[in-house]
Amino acid sequence: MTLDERKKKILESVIKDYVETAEPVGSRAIVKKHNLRISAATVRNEMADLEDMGYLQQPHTSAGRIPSESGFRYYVDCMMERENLVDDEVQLLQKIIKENLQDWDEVIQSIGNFLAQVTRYTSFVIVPTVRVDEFKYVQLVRMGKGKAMVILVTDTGVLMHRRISIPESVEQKDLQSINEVFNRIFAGKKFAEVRKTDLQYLRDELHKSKRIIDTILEAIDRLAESAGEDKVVISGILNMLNEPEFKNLDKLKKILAILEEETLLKNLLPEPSCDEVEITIGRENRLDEAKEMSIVLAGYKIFGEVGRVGVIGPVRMEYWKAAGTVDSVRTAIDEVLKKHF
Amino acid sequence: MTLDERKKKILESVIKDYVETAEPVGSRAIVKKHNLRISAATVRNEMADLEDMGYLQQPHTSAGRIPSESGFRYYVDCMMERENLVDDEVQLLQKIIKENLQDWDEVIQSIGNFLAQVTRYTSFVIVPTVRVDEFKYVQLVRMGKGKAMVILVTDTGVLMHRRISIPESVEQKDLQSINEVFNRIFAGKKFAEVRKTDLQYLRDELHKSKRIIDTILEAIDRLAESAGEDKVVISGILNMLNEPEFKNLDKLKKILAILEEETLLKNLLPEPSCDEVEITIGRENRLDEAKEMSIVLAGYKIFGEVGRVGVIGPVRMEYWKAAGTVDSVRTAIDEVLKKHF
DNA sequence: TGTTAGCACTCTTCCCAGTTGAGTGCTAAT
DNA sequence: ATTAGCACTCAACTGGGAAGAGTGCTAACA
Repeated sequence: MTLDERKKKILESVIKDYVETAEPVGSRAIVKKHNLRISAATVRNEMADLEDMGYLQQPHTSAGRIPSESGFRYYVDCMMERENLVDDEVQLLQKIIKENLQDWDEVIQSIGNFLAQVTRYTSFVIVPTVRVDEFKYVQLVRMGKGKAMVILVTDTGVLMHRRISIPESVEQKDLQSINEVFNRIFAGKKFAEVRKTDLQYLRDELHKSKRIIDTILEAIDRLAESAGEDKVVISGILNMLNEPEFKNLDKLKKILAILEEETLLKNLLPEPSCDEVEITIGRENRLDEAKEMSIVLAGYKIFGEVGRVGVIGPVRMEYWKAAGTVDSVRTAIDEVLKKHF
Repeated sequence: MTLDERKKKILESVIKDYVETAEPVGSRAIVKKHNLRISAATVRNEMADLEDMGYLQQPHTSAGRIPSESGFRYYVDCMMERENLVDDEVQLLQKIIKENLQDWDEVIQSIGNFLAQVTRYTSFVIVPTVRVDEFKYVQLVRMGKGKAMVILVTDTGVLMHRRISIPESVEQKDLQSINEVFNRIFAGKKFAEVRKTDLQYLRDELHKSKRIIDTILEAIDRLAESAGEDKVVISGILNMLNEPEFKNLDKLKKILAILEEETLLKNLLPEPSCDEVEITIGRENRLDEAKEMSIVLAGYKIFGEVGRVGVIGPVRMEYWKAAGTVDSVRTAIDEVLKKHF
């Protein structure tokens, strides 16, 4: 269904005004503010049409109109122009990323903060745990009597560690020799292969008790498994409170529940594509708890997995700004990844 | 100032009822509920006395009484009996800790969750970064052309890493030899000493370019410095929303602002003692934003530093339960630390 | 035929006054 | 010292206008 220019103009006006004020928009207000060359009565007729089409709705007879979710959807799909970051913002983003480059966690955190700050919504960045696929390096470090640490580095540069108990008699140099053998045998192998490797051979070569080798292998195994948890960073929860729709505590609770429970959030988010910004409006969301909020989401590639970044806010959202910002941020993340990994 | 038994009983009744209902407590209600053998009129007289002493206050003339902050303070200091964890809860706590033992971060997170769940307030656990003092082990791992990772292990078992750039010609075996020299020279030394060590000697021994050694040393330096950030884990923010005092969005904002900004929270918390539970009530708090909330806090020792654990909630708090729980949790943390480090 | 002015109508919001009810403080009796 | 009784206070609720924003409809107009 396509709208004529005037209807579009009116729909846009209603959306812009409503997003700004959170109040129903009247015909007079539209004519005045956007100084259209038509009368309020004409606007009223057009608005009645738009209401019939489902793009606008009236909270009650004597109120102005507000955009329906389909209205927002139409606007987003057919009319919206993304509002990209202004120069200052781009520079700020670059600066933030540069300052934290040495630590990936910091980069993520600061990008999240940036996104929340610029959009004034709540931002999230989800970093998939890069599948622990290939063994790069293992290091055993003795940490005092009877304790040691297994440090594992994967080819993707992920660092993992786990404490283990070892017989008290074992010294660092014993560990070092086990270490060397492990690295020789396993370097570059897939983890799956490590698990299948013939351990007898290993034990023979090391002349060590089954016990300690098993402990180490178990630790490695666990580390490889445990890598399943994605990292979720959320910023700007406070911004939610500024939205009048969340004056209602029940709504607020639902949202905070989602934000507090990482799995809920991950379930809620749609699969992102890696070159389009995905917008989900109100009832389009899977979760009942999220039927009153919208999500603007982009995906980014990281070591073959897909990461997600975006903002979450009320249906009455500045989609144009949010989409532009999320897109810019995604690009920035892509660049960091490309340059540094 | 000490109160006679009857006044104490009445103060306690007001506190218990008020904490439960969040409503002012009337004289009749007290007599009924706690079936005292005195009349409502007597209670009224006593309550008037308690008000003169500053322990109770009236929202308005025709309302019941609510405890003032001094009232809570008196109760906490002179009358309160801590309500410790019941068996089920203790077992749950033990189980939670055991399940996550291999990963200190997980332990902290789950202890925080437990604390929030049991008290129904918002919990925090602050883990001071153990001062990076002594060098335990360093490992250089080549991560593809021109890139490497410096992995540092301190004697306290903290693992840190940082990416560096290296000349493309450098291979893993070159790194390995640098590695060995570094470990030989530095093992067991304080970081401060590492910085002062005569580098010329190092370069001579390694026959390597100044460049790569400097890069590595710089990385180590940065790691040693950067360790200054405490880890803060907050759970159960959602619980705040159930407290009627935070229906008021402005109050809620103030609190969330504190909880969202780690430095704010750290400034707010008083220095904990390591064997007493510290209770801060309302206006006793340093920060203006926190004048309407109370904090129950305990300290624990970790590698010579002091960590903090506790809950934060409305002034109308179940101090007895909170103090008991926080204390138990502190003990549990102490035990984990003692047993495993 | 599309547009517009005019007007009656609707519905929320705000304000005001009156009512209710919980709870007090005081007084006088026990 | 304690208590019953009672007048008093004040928040919270209730209902009835009045105000105001905005609509839909009709009739006139270009």
